[in-house]
Amino acid sequence: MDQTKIYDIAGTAGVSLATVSRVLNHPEKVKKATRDKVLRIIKDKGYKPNANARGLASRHSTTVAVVLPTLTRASIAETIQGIHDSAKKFGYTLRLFVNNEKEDERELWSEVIASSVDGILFMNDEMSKEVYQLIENTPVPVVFVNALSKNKNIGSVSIDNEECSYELTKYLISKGNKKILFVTTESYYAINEQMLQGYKRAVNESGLKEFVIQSSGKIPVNEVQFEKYLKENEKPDVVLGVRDSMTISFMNVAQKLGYKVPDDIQFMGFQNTRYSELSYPKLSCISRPIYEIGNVAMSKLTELIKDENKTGPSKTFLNYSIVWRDSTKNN
Amino acid sequence: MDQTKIYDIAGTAGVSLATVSRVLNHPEKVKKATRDKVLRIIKDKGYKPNANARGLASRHSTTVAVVLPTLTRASIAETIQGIHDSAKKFGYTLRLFVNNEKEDERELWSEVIASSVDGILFMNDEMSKEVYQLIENTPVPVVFVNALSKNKNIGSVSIDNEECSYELTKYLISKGNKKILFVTTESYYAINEQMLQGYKRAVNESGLKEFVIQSSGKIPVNEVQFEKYLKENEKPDVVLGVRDSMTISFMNVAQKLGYKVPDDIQFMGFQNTRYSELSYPKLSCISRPIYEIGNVAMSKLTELIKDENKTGPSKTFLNYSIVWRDSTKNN
DNA sequence: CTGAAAGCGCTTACAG
DNA sequence: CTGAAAGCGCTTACAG
Repeated sequence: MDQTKIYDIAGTAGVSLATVSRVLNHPEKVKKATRDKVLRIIKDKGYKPNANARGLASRHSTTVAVVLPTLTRASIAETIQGIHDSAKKFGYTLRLFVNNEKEDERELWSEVIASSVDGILFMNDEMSKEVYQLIENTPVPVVFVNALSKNKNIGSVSIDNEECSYELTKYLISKGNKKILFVTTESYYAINEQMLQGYKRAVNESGLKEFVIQSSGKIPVNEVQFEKYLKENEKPDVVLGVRDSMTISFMNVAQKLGYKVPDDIQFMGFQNTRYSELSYPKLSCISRPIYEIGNVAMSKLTELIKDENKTGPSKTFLNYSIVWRDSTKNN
Repeated sequence: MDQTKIYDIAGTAGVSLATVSRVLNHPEKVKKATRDKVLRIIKDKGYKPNANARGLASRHSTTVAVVLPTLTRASIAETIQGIHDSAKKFGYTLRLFVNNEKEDERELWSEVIASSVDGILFMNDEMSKEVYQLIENTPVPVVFVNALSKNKNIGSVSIDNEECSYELTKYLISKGNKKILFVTTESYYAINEQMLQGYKRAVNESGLKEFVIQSSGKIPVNEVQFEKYLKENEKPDVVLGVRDSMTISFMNVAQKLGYKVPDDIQFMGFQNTRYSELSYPKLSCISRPIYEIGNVAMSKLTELIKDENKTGPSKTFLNYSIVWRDSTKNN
């Protein structure tokens, strides 16, 4: 019933533990004959090295921490799937840290460090200064995933949010749309802020007015706000929302009030989550490659982990395109 | 830059490591004065015991494994959030194992065991016989989450799927609906099977005909299938779907073909994910408490972990209700 | 290419 | 209530 130990393998193979350990970690250092023999026995017995012991002895655990604000957002779940698939390929296991209560960022971070992971994938976008210091002094590599670090020394993987928002807004303006409403989040996220900047740049260049509202993460709250907005303001030509869930929620409210989509109002998202395929009509989106972003971030992290003479980390921008679906007239 | 060790704490506190270890693990065995002193120093230095060393020495890691088929389904992500919040309360950390490729179930399971977790939360519903054996012989407690084990010796947390499906179908029949179409998954899941059975029982009792179709997990594939169905068959009065995403997708196809929802066709889901609040119209649902299910499963697991004289595990059924929204006429 | 030995950072009987 | 010591299951210089 007890798990097989490395001793057992060594015993039945007639070699020392060191050799067994070597076939696992540095197979090239072991003669093929012995290696094969040991490997066969390992397989027979279904031996798996104890992760704690291995981690303790080698100082690397082949596990990485994923720090995120919540799992209930589709974009985050899909990104983690991307992280996972890449992690699996490289032999890493994932440890989850959810930071939903803002108070204990510091506490959480200590936990992350103490868990002796080899690297950290960070999906929370915004942290207090204090925590930024902790991140900076962290003994293992950190990569920001679909998020931005204020700190130049920390790598990140995302799309060029400012640019994509700018381009999209420009394009919509070129199609004759005048009132473009930008819906962002109440809480500050650097990437949302960048999209907002891109939008503003485009609108200002064209001499149009800015229209921006900030919304909660809660659908029922948003609905009230959106309904109020539509009743008290001139209708927008296009609504641009940083989160698909918010955008779709807005679209539904508009339809309930009798507006036709896309004829009266058009809607566009920036995430391209599964939501966008399930809305009615389907949501046109910037096709932010959220799965890919997770995937690439994890590969990047493994490189940083392996790279002894750490080449300074960098911002990686992934390509995006636009998926025209049924919530816009432009397809 | 190096992490503080237990030695450092012991050193500056003027006590032995054993004492430091005790204030962490068995504080009642240490005199209050020394305890307070040690605690203060721990706090000052921000000391966190190394998780690997602790796990290796104590044989419990205060981490549990969560085994799941994919993260991209909203129901799963929301359940994990529930698991997480409960885990945090009890001081457990989560390790993620995603089993999307069916081939290596066995391999995955070995990994789970080798990772020396204290317990396992299992969200994959269906496994091969071989893996069931492995699960049975597992050295740590296992709980099935929103899934069912064929094996009586493994605990589970869910709702009474057969019953809820039966009751719902009965109710819909009592409202005069004749053709009720049940949409389930192509791949076998025990809980979906149970919902199907409940549906069948209700329909047969009432002398009505069964209408069942099986669908893929992929939205574009489903759309083709649903469109074909609606074109070639008499329209159903109600569509019941085991997965919200499938149900909503069906609803969208129906609307595109010109059917009015809920006037021509009604739709109901069994999951009550976020999707159901973002669809247009909003999806009426069995309010399966997916967050709660995760939460309770985790508490149950901690009990099993702590309970020395393991009281045999059991099926826990959580309550459900029905949320009437806009995709049905019955609210 | 292989083995003996030290050590990773903790916990826990065992004495006192 | 506290300390000295063994041990958890591995890995990795160090010899040979």
